[in-house]
Amino acid sequence: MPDRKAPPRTPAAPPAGRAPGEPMPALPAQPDLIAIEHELLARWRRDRTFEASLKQTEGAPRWTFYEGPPTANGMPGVHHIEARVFKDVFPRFKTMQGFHVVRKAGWDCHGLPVEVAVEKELGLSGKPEIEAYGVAEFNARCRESVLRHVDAFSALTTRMGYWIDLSTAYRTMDSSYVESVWWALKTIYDKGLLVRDFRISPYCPRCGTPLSDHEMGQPDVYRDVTDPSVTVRFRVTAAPAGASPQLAGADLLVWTTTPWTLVSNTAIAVHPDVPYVIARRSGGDGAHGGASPRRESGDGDGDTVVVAEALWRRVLGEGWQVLATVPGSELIGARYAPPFALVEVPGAHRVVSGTFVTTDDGTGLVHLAPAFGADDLEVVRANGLPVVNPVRADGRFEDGLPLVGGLFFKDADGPLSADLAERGLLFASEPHVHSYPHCWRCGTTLLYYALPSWYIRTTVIKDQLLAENAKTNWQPPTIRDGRYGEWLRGNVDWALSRTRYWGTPLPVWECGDGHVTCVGSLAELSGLAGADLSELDPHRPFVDDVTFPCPSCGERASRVPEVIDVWFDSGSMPFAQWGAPLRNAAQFEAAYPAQFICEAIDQTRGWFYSLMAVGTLVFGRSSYENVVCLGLVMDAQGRKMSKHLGNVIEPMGLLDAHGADAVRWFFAASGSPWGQRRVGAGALDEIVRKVLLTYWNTASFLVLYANAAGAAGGSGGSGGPGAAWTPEAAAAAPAPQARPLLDRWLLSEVHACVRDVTASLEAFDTAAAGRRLAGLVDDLSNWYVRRSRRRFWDGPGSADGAAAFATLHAALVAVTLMLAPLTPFLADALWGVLRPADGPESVHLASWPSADASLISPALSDEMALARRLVELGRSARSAAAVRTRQPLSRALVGAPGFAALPAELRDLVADELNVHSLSPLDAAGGDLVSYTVKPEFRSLGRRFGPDTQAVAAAVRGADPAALAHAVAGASGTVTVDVPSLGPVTLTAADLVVTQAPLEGWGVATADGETVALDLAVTGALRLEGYARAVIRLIQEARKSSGLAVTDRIAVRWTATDPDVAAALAAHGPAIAGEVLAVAFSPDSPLDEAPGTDAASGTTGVTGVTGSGPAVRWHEHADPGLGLRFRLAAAPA
RNA sequence: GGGGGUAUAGCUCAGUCGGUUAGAGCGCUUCCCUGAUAAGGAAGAGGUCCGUGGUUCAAGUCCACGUACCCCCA
Repeated sequence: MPDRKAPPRTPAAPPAGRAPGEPMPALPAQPDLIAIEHELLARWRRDRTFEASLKQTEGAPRWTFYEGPPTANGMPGVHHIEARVFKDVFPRFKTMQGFHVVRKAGWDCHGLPVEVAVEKELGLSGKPEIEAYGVAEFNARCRESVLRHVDAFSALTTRMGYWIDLSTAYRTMDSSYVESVWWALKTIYDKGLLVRDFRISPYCPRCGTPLSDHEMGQPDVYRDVTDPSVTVRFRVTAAPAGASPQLAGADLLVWTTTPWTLVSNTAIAVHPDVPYVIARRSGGDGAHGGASPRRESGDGDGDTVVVAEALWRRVLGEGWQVLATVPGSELIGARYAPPFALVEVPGAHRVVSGTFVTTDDGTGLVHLAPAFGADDLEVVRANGLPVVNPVRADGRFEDGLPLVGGLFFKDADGPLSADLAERGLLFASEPHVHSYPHCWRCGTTLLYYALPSWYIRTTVIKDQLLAENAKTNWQPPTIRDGRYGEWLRGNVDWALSRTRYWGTPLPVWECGDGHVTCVGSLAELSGLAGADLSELDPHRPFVDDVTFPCPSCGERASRVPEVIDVWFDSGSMPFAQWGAPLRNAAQFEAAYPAQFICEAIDQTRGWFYSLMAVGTLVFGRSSYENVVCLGLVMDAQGRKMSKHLGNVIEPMGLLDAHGADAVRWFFAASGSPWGQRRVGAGALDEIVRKVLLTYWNTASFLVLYANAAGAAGGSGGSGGPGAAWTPEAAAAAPAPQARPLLDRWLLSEVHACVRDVTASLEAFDTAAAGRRLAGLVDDLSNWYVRRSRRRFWDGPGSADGAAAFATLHAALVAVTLMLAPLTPFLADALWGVLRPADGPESVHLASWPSADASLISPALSDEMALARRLVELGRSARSAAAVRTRQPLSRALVGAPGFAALPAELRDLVADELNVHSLSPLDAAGGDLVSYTVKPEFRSLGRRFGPDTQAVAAAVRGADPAALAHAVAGASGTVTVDVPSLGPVTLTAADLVVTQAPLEGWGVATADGETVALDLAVTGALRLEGYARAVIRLIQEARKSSGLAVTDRIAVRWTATDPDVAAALAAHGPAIAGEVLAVAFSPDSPLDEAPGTDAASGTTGVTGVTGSGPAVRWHEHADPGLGLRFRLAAAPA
C-alpha cells in the first residue's frame, strides 16, 4: 500500500511538445515545484527562449523599460528580489501583448559605498591612508570589488526568472558610460547650470576632510557633550522704517551653543509670521542678564530686549513687562551692532527673514554665520550677503585676529564668552548638554564648514520638473503629489561634487587664473591636450594627469579634484547605457523615454529624481512615463532587515526553499506591494498550497481524465475504449453558447477575469490582478471541477462530456497565459502540457488572451453567486441540526429574492450539493409554516427620507412583519405604513429586508434576507439511501488506499451485520457498483471468508486468495460503525 | 525640524457611493465533504475599527486635532 503521506514527487517538469492527437503528458498529483523551476531554467537557456521572445516581437511597437542599476557594492538581498519581480512582470506582460520590450541590465559601479567596502578590506581608514596606498591601486580594487558582486546579482537574476539581457549589461564605470555622462555635464554647463559655490558639510579639521552621510551614520559619531550656551545682546542701531518706536536701542537677544561662530556673525534671522515682544525690565534684580550692564555705546540702557513672544517668560524670567508685540516681519531690515568686530563683513548685520526659525528653544532670533551652517548659508545667500570664513581648514582661527588668532575653533568659546561678559553683552550663560557629531575616525569635534562645491542649478528648472512630474503616472498615485511632489516643490540645487576617488571624474579643468573648461568627451580632451586620449581610462588618477593650455589664457589648466554624485551616473542611464549620443544614437532614440520604471520608495529622492532631473536638464523632458513605487521589505516581525539585527533573509535560500514562483507571487500578487512587506515562510507556504498547487492539481485532474478516456473509454464505464481527450478535440465540442450552464458560467468568469486582469496590469496593479486570478483558480478548482466531476468520469464521449473537457481546458489555458508573467516557471511547465499542438513551445512566446465580451454574463454570475450562497446556508443548517451531508433529506425550502428566477440547472445543482430530493420556494409552503421578520433597508430609506429615516425605520419595525411581507409580495408591490410624524408612507420591496423562516421542525439558516430550511425528517428509505452513500464513500476511500488507479475495475464482496445496512446494500447494490466501478458486487459467502482480519479494529489487510485463475489480491476493509466488512480486488480486464 | 505613510480579530490584511449583526486568510476548537487536491465547507472562540471632537437621520468609512509606529530628508 503506498504511503499517502509521502507520495513520489515528479523529478522534473513535464516535457514540452506534443503532436496533434497525442495525449497530453501525464501530470503527477504531487509536483516538486523547485525541481520544475530548475528544469525550466535549463530549458530556457537551451532554447534561448528569452531571445526568441525578443526576436518574435522585432519590428513591433516598442515598450521601453529602464533597469535601475543596483549598486554592486555588496551581496543582493531580499529587497532586490522585490523590485526585480515587478521589473520582470510588466515586460513579460507587454511582450505577450505584442510589444517589443528591450531589457538591458545595468550595474551601478561607482560611489562611496564601494570605497568604504574596499577601505575595510584593505584595512585603510580615511583619505590620507587611501592616498598613501595609491589612488590607482585603490580604484583598481574598487573595480574588482564591483565585478565580484555583479556575479552574485547575475545569479540571483537568473534564478528568479528575471528576464533581462545580462550579456550586454551597462556598467557606470565603463569608459563609454563615463563619456556619455561627461557629455551630459557639458550640456548642462553650456546652459550655465553647472556652477561652483560653497556647501556646508560636516568637516573634520584634523583629517582635513568632509564626512559623508554614510560616515555620519557611523556609531559613536553623535556624543553628548557639554557646551556653553550663551544668550547675547545685539544692540539695534537702526530700526526699519515704520517699526515700533520701542525697537530703537533695544537689544535683540540671540541664543547659541557655538559662541565661536559669533565672530563671523552676518545676520539675524527671525520668522516673519512669529510674534515677538519688546520687553522692558520693570526694576529689581530678579531678571537674568545682570543688573548694571556696562555698555559700549550710549544708545539704550540694556533694559529693553526683543525675544519671541512664546519664549519671553522662559528667557527673561521675572521682572519684565511687555511694551509691544510685533510680528517678525516688522523686525526685518533692522540693523544692529555685531557682538565682535574682529573680522570685516561688508554690508552685514541686519535682521532677515528665515522660515526655518522655530520657537522650540533659544530666543526665536537666530544668529547666522553662513560659513558654518546650512540654513545660515541659504538665508544669507538669499539676502545677497557675503560668506566670511575666518577659520582655516585646520580648524584654527586665522593668525593675527585679535582675541582668537590661531586658536582651535572650539577653544575660542571661553575667551569670546568672557569678552562678551566683560562688555556687558552676555545676557545669560549656562552649560548645555546636547548631542554633537565627532569624527568617527579620530574623535575630533566636527564643525559644519563651508567648502567649495559644484552644483547643478536645478532650482532654475524647478517649474519644469513640476510640470514633468504632473504628466507622470505614479503607482500608487498618491506619491506624485505626496511624497515625491512635496519634495520636488522644496527642490534645492543639486550638490554634484564629491571629494572622493571612485567615481565619474568631474570633467572640469581650471587654470591658475580661474578660467573653467568643461570637457564633453575624450575626443574633445584629446584635442585640448594635443594627444590621442581616446583609450584613456577616464578615472582618477589617470584623468588627473591630463593638463592642457587654457583656451582662454593659455595658462596650464588642471582638472578640479572632485568626482560626481553617483546619482548623476544612474540618472544618465537612458543615454549612457548606449554610450549615446557619442555612439549608438539610434538605439538611444528608439528607447527614450521609458514607458516603465520600478523601484522601492527609498528612491524618491534617488533614482526617481535623478532620472527625471537629468532628462529634464539635458533633453527638456522626464525620462519616464510610468513609475511603480514599491514599499520596503521587512522581516516577519516588521523590522527592517539588517546585518546588525541578524534578521537578513538570504535571497537564494528563499528561492530554493519556496520556489521563485511563490516568491514572485508573494511580492507582486499578494498583499499590497505599495506598503511595507513582511517576508516570512508562512505566507510563502500558503501561496504554494492555495494558489500554485491548486492550479497544478486542476490541470492534473484534467489530464488524468483526458488520458483515462483513452485507457478505458470513459472511466464511468459508459462505452468502450476510445482515444484520450486531446486539446485538438476541443474544436469538436459544442459551441460555448450551447454548453451546460455550469460551463457557460465558467467561461463567463474566465473572460471577465481576462478583462479585469488585463485592465489591472495595464494600470500597473499586480495586486488586483493577483486577487482576481487567485479567485478564478479557486472557483475553477473548488466549484467548477467539484460540480463537474461526474462529467469527467463519464468521459468526453457525450456532448456534455466533450463540453466539460473543452471548457476546463480553455479555462486552464487562459489561467496559464495570465499566470505567465507572474509565475513564469509553473505557467510554462503547464503550458507544455496544455498547449495546442500547433501553439508556441513556451507560454512566454504566446499571446496574451483577449476577453470575449459576448461570453461574459453578469446575470449568470449573479445567479451562480446566489446558488452558492444557498448552498452555504444549507450546509450551515445541516451543521446546526447535526445532520451530515451524506444523509439525504426529502426537501429544502428556500426564501430568497431571485430564487424564483433561478434556472432549473442551478436549482438542481443546489439540491444535489445539499443532498436533498427537492427544492421549493418557502412561501409556497403555506402561511402557517412561515414566519417573517422585516427590517428597514437604510440605504434606500435614507435616500428617500433623509432626516426622517429613523422615524420611518421605527414604523417599519413596529408594523406586523407578515402583513408587510405579504403586501410587498402582492400585486401592488407596495405597502403603506403610518409614520407618526409624517403620516402614511408608501414603501416598496426595495425599502425592506424581508426574511422568511419556517416555524417548527426544520433546520434553518438565514443570512442577509436569504433563508434555507431543511426538512429534517429522515424516513426509512432516506436512511437506506444514506447508508448506500456511506458505503460508496468507504469503498472509494478503500480503492484509493489500495493503490488502485481511477479507471481500474474492481470486484467487491461484503458482509453487513446491521440489517438496515444489508437492506441498503441489497436495494442500492447496482447503483453502488456503478459508482465504484465494481463489475462484481455481492455478499460474501461463508466459503470465501478470508481469515486474518480483525474487523472490530477497523484495520485493513491483504490476503491472497487462490481461485481457478492467477492469484487475486483481496484488500480487506471494515467499518465498525456501520457494522460492515468488505473486500475488494482489481477485476481482470 | 520638514515631508510622506500606516493604525480594523492573537497574526497578515480586505472593507465599494457613509447605510445599522465589521469580513477573509492564517492559527486554535468541534464537525462535515472528498474518485485531482498539501485542497474545500460549516460552526465556535477571538473587535474600544488608535484617541478626542466635528459633519450627518446614519461614520470603520468624511473633516479637524492628537497619539503611536515606519520611511525619506535635514
